[in-house]
Amino acid sequence: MYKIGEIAKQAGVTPRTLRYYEQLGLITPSEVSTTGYRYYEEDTLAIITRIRNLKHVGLTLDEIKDVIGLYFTLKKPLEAKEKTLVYLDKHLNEINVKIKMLQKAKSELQEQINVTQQRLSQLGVKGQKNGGPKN
Amino acid sequence: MYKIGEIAKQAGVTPRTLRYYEQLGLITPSEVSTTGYRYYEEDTLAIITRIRNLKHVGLTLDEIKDVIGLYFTLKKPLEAKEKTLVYLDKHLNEINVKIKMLQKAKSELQEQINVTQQRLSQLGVKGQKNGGPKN
DNA sequence: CTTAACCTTATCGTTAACGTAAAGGTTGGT
DNA sequence: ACCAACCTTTACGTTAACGATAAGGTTAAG
Repeated sequence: MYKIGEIAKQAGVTPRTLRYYEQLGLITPSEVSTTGYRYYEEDTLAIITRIRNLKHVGLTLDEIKDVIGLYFTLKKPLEAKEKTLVYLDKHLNEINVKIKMLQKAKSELQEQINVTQQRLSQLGVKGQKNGGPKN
Repeated sequence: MYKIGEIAKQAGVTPRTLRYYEQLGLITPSEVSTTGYRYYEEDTLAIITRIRNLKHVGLTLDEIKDVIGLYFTLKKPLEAKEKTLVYLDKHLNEINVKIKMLQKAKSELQEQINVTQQRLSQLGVKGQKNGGPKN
């Protein structure tokens, strides 16, 4: 059992962030003492890490709230699972779309790099030390 | 030449958004009348669309500002191009990281779907109409 | 039992990316 | 010349995701 500051540090966030996530229903302390102290078990780390990852790729905390439980809740009531399935499929599609957009952006960037490198090496051959693109 | 409302509509944003983008240096009207009216050419649409795409995959307008010109400015001064190249490479890496995170999230979601579907079909064989997962 | 280092709730502040009026000028068709 | 439908700048409001105090209680080591 970790206190909020300890697990926050390990997760690379602040206690404030964890309380905020709790307020949004993203996480719950494994135990709360009679004095109000929050205590967490180590597996909460995995959840926080996943939240950070999903955030980093552009999901809002609200969207994350909808799916975060799905990763870590294999012991849910069965009827809930079917709903879950539908949502998983939907979310999977959204992720696929984002991946495709990123890949498109990526290849276009790569194209720009290539074009620019060619122009630079053509016009700067005299002062060129290295023999062109190494990507 | 389109007025701001026309091009905004075509791009699926509001005039306010375009003025805000202009303020951040993301776009510039092709022409501004003496009375202050902004006029845009059609190719501005491509820029706005790209901004929206990049936003949708999680880039901030500030990050977008750094790269948006790179897509559409092949007539820049040469010395600027070298800086550009460095930034392009950096940004390309970031995009790669995000793609990998999304793909990881995706495969984990897919795993959850599979597990859940198996459990459902095992426990619900009696009432099952369709023959299992079709992904 | 003292004390530093933690924790609590409560509240106000901040940045990003616009939305939403307010008050007025412009355009373009009749 | 008129008016609806646009445009302008200015400025305050809003949501998201926390940060930063403030004022006070708790823990655990010595």
